[in-house]
Amino acid sequence: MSKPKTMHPLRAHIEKITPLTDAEFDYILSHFTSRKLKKHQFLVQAGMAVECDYFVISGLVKAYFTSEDGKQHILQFGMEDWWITDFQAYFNGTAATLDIDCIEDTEVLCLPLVNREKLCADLHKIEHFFRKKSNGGYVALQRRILSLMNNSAKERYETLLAQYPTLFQRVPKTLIASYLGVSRETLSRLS
Amino acid sequence: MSKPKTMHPLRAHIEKITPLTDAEFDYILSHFTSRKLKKHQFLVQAGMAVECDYFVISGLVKAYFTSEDGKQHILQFGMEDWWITDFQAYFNGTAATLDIDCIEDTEVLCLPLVNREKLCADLHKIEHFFRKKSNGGYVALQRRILSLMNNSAKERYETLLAQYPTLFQRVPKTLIASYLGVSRETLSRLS
DNA sequence: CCCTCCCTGTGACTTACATCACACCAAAGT
DNA sequence: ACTTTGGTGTGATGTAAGTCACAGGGAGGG
Repeated sequence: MSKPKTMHPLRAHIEKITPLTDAEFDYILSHFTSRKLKKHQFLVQAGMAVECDYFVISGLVKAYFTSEDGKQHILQFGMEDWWITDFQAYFNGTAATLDIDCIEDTEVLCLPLVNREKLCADLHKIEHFFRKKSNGGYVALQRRILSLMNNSAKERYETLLAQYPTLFQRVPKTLIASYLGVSRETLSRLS
Repeated sequence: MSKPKTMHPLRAHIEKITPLTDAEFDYILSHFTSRKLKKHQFLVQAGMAVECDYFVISGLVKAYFTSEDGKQHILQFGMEDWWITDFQAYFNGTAATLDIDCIEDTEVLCLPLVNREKLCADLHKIEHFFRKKSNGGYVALQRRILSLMNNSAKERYETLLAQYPTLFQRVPKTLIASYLGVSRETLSRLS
């Protein structure tokens, strides 16, 4: 049990769902490239092609949609161990509708779609892994929809606070508001 | 090309993503059971175990959450060719938080979780199929979240109308309202 | 050290939508 | 034929949250 301590974060992440041999993990990892970004750098820009799905090794990013009147709606934060991209654009090969940029200096592993599909075709385990991940994500989004329909701004805020307490030490409240779907000012008036 | 005309709806559905041999499809189908329900019958009831994921052959159902104050929020409609269940409860083996009942007389194919996992383990193609389905669902939910955050009741109504015109001939406006996350009265006042 | 930028709070006003209440009508049940 | 039920429209009123405007207080850069 000395290995888990130094285990690659991606490997630890995948092995939460399915065990891997060293050879398998090396093979998997060979399909990724690494990239380091500074705060404020963009990972994805609206209107452009989406190269990869990104696995966050360290740092923090936000994925958001900007409406015609310039308001930003955060669809997802991405921190350590999270996957993030403009999935619609990524899966369909269409232009991005989201921006994704770094809230902190960030390191990611990049997985182009062709590599993802190749991995899934070659390694049943990996297809299994991504299916499980996707199922979990689907359920999480359903709960968020119910929360948007059913709960007040205050309730949503408190739920988020309870669920991701660490997030609040890392991002300004303005961004929390934008994630919850309320204005900065109303969020400030809650509590 | 005489076959597609009489093709089993489930087979046609799966083959939109991956081709199957006759033997494979027979094997797959053997993991499902069929069930017919009358209008108003329940497929899933809050508080109870969720037996299956349901593939709708014909008819129309709704999956909804009932809040403490008795308001119903429709998370999903299920019509021909759609999969529906309380996914959170189904995947995790927990008690249902949703109700699912029939808006019309409905026929479904039932897939228990163990059978689903067995199929995925035995047939790489099927795991691929479910991964693709789940990815698509994830993207659709992301778009719905953005729509809830960004668009007014009227805009959401019009988008839905454009996207699923047939739905409006089959379900009362009260239910549309409940899906859109607005009150019956406000929906009536739009347009 | 000052200056700018970013984050946050707060007051005043507006608005979209919910809620409550009522009425009408068509379909189904007895 | 009458009653019940479910779906829908509409007025009056309430309220949560948006918008606009301003101010104070760090944090970081030149």
